[in-house]
Amino acid sequence: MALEHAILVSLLEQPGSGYELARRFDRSIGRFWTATHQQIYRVLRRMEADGWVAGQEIAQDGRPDKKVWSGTAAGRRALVDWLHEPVEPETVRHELAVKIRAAAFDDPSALVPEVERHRAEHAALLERYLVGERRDFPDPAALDDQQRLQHVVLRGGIEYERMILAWLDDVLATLHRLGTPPPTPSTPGT
Amino acid sequence: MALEHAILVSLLEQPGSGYELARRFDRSIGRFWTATHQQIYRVLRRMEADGWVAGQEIAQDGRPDKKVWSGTAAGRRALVDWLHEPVEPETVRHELAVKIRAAAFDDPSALVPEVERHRAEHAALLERYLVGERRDFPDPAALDDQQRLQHVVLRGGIEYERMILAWLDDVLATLHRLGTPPPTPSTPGT
DNA sequence: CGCACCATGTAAATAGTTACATGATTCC
DNA sequence: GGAATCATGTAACTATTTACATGGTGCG
Repeated sequence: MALEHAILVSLLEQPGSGYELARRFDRSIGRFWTATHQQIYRVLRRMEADGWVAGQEIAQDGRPDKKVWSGTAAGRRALVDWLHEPVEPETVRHELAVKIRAAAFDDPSALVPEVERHRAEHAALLERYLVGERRDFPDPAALDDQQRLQHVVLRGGIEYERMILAWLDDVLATLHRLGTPPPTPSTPGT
Repeated sequence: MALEHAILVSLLEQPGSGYELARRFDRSIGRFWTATHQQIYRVLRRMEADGWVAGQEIAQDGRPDKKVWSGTAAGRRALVDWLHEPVEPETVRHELAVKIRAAAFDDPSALVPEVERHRAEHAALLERYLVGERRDFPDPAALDDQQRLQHVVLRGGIEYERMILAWLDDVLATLHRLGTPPPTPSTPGT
């Protein structure tokens, strides 16, 4: 399981509260591992019991108290152990692809707005990645190892979004082309 | 949830037993939605209770009896209803990306064999997709609507694998480049 | 006042994985 | 004889999602 490890990476890079972690999972880390705050709080307590993280209560005025978590030495050892275990290539879950094949059992053009909506969301995400890349990695020659690794993961996200956009264009073109030449020969020449 | 719907698509395209479904989920459907046979059998019984699928016992000699499932008209209606509901763009879960960022907290070169292993698996998968494409869609101009939709989903899988391969090459190049110019200035000029 | 943001949680339900079980046939 | 394939399942566990709950601050 990688949620523990994703949290460890995030906390070792930068300590933070459960809430802050949840926001990071909505942004950078969430590119390759998602989690809601409910899950994060629960896992954080388990990790505390295992000694992987340690929390410190911070009183704030004007805002609720928060608990800032850090990765411990034991947490780092657990992360390194995990790093040496093989993981299986990800199991893909792509609901839109299920829908595209399902469209054969309905009017496929009904799917066009849905695909266009996904296209717009992916285009917006790509734009956010590119803005983040210019902000965080303006000079690729001046990065330390940690930043180079962060950058190569971000490049993966960027290339993924570019690929998806091109594919969604292919899907739209395919949907528009349906119902023409060979399919269901029900209306012959007049 | 899409497992029910993925099963419906598969059964509407071609009826089959739970076992056969599980094998399809290891192959074609599994490109974009994975499921184990345990899950499939459980969901199949729920779908039967909902009237979405109907099973027929087939006695076989030399082999165990099997139950061949088909999608019903009600199942097809449920699929079409789902088609008209919006789905959210997929939540990506990419464990290897977590590992790549985690590599900053260990010797990053230890990750090279793992990345190479993933690269080899993705290359093999791409090869299988391309073989399947030549076999199932030799003449793209002669396809009916259902096949065109299957083909565009397969093209998505192909482009995904190509993108991943290019990215893993980028990751390997990045890993090899680590520890050079700017990082951790601990050993100055002699 | 209502909404958004900060901050942390509980409870319940659903989904998914892992381990185990059974039993026949075919291939090496 | 042992392994792989066909075929179907139960049980236990773990992970994830969804809904609900609380309460303060700052903004328009």
